[in-house]
Order: sequence, then C-alpha cells, then structure tokens
Amino acid sequence: MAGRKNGTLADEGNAPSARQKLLAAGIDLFTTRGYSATSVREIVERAGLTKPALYYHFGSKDGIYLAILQEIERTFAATLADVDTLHGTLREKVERLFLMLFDLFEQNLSAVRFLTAVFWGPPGGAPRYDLETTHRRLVLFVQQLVADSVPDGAMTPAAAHDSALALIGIFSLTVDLEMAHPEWGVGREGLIRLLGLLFEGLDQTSFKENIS
Amino acid sequence: MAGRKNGTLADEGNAPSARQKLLAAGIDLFTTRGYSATSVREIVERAGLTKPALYYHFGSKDGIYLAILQEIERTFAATLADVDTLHGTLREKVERLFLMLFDLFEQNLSAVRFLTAVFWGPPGGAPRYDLETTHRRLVLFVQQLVADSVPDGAMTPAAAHDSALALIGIFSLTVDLEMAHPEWGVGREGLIRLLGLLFEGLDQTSFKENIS
DNA sequence: GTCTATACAATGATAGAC
DNA sequence: GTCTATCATTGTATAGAC
Repeated sequence: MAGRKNGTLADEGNAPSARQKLLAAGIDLFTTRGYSATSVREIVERAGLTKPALYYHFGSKDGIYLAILQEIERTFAATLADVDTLHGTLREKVERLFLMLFDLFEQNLSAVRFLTAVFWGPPGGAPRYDLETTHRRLVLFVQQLVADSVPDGAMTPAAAHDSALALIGIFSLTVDLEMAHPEWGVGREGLIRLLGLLFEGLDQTSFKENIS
Repeated sequence: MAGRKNGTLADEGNAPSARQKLLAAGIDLFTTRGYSATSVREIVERAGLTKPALYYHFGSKDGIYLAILQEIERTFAATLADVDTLHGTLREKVERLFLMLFDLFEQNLSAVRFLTAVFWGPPGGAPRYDLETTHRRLVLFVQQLVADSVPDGAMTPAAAHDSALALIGIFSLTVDLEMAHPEWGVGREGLIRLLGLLFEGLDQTSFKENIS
C-alpha cells in the first residue's frame, strides 16, 4: 500500500488512462441515473472515447458496472483494515470505530450513496453483486466488540446481539441523514451525542419517566 | 372509509378491472426490476392486455409509475390517520406507535421495499416523486411526541430532537433488517427489547462500564 | 375501452481498418 | 488500443378499426 493515498476514491494522479476515464464516467452516471437508465453511449461520450474502447476494457456493460463496485469496495476495505487497534471501554471503542467509519463515509458520500442504492435497489434491474457479506461482517464485528467488552456471564449472547444492533441503528441513522438530508445532518458531534443517549439511557439523560 | 378493508394493498375484491390488473402487474415488475429495466411490453403482457390499454388508462410509462406510488402512499396514509390517540408515558406511546408502524410495514413488506428503493435510488433513473415530505412528517411527529412528554424546561429542544432521532434509528434498523435479512429479523419483540435498551441505557442494562 | 399494426428512436454489441 | 460504420433488437408511443 506504499505511496497509495487511500481513504478517498479520487483519481490516481497523473494523466488518467482510458480505463480510469471510463470508470469515472461510469460511477458518475450509474450514481445519478442507475444501471438500466445509463447507456453505454452516455458513458463513452462523457469519457471522451468510443464504444469499442469500453468493450475492449470491460467486455460488456455489466463488466464496467461490476468493476466499479469492486473498486469502491476495495477502497473501503483498505481503510477498514486499519481498525484492528481499539482499546478502552466499550463506549470508547465504539465511538472510535464509528467516528472512523463516519469520516470515511462522509469523505466518500457519493460512493456510499451508490452502494446504498445498489443494496436497496430492485434485484432484477442490474447485475447481482454481493454486498451482504461485507454488511454482515460489519455487524459481526460490532457484536464481537460488545461481547469482548463485558466479563463472561455478565451478558448473554442474545443481549450482546441486541446491543450491537442498537448501536448500528444509531450509526446508520446518522449516515442516512447525512446522505438523504445533509442539511439535517447531525455530524460527528451528533453521532457522539446519540451514542451517549444510548449508553446512558433516555430515562437517565434528562428526565425520569415523566407522564404527559 | 366504510367497507374499505385497509391496512394492506390487496386487490379490491370482485373481478379486477383492466386498470387494477395493470397496477398490479406494474407494482410487481417495478419492485423486482425497477423503473428503467421494466418495459411497457412486460407490464401489459403480465396483465393479459395490450399496450394501448395502458396508454389509455395512464397516458405514459411515467403515468402508471406515479399512479402506483400514489396508491401506496394513500394506503399508508389511511392507516396512519388512526394514530392520534396515544396515551401513557413517553415509552408507552413510542412503543405503541412503533408497533403499529412495524405491523403495518410488515404486512406490506414488498410495498415498503419498493418505497425504500425509490427513496434511495438514483435521482435520474425514474420520474421524480416526493417521499421526503412524508418522511419528514414522521420525524416531526416523533419529535413532538418526545417534546410533549417532558415537562417544560426538563429537556432542551435540541435534546428532544436527538432523542427522536435515536428512537427512529432503532425503529428503522428493525424494519431494514426485516426487509434485507428476514431471517435475522428481530420482530416485534426485538423492537421492544431494543427500545428498552435505549430507554434504560446500555450501561444500566446488563453491565456497568466494564473495561475489556 | 380494447384491439392490430406500425412508426421511429435508442439500445447493447461487433466487424474490420488503422 | 482506439477508431468508423453498422447490426439486430428492443424501447416508448400512436393511428385507426371495432
């Protein structure tokens, strides 16, 4: 990974190759129009090339689409590989992990939006691509984080599972908000505040079971 | 609303009209293939009709797509109109509201999946349709619920906002799970458990700030 | 209201020259 | 590796009969 400026999907510096120009045009169009509504003609036009160039490098429309998804996942995976060192209380570890992810996602919002659209999009409208595995890996990682942070017997596996889900729910919401309504976004500070709410409990935070 | 069996998007009983058959075929195909990847030919074939029938009833491909979205939103809005009566503690009110929404969504999972795909889908791939307003309305409703349930001064508006977001985050996660991985879904009971976690706080629930 | 038949543009993909 | 030129197919939409 030496010399590789990672953390963003920005171009590789230097004069972009035809392949890179096609990828850039593709990610742009697939993000804004989706797979089916994007034509090969549009991609090559934006890249300043012609159709045979695309078919030479990627073989098909499916080909460039899948290549783009792999490229995005590769970038995220590279950054996530550095997350191994987390210490402190569970709360400290969770905060650090989620802040890292939040920053990573915020710096690549359009890529995250793309993956989200693929994840929730209709199954038959585009070539199948497995995002479940990565997603599942993240869930299991948080679950393990919780399980490892409590002494044996203090928490059932089911309780650790629930806690991990609640944490992920809070995190997902802050990212979703940043994607769907950047103007309502709560930012890093908001993420920390919401996590605090979960750790301390709504009942304990500012009021005690008041009746309306 | 007399005689109207609401709560689901099932057909209206009796022999379905051409219009209803087209709508049913459309929602099915738009859900599984998406807007752009679905052709008018496919829709009319599945409905057992021909193209001019569709153009007679809906004017265009955009037309039937928008008619479907309106139909779905109308069904949800009709059910949500009954939510005005909530009493008890904040926790009781939130639980009742979210359980109602959870049941409603679970009974119409494919419709919810459709709306989700539209919401997160690429903006240029299909006709624009405003889901933000409904979404915003729900957020404001929960926010108001929180604000109304604490005595004046016990909680700043900002704190009420944060609490509402945390609650919505938990709820959204349970619905997302049900949609994306029904086999991991936590169900109604899981929703209640996760809300309990948020109200009581992770720290209080089963462990006290343990260090790993 | 629903059909048959068709207009006409756009699509994904390729052959073959350079 | 990248081009010009072209293929067969499919797309949305409509005219006109019944």
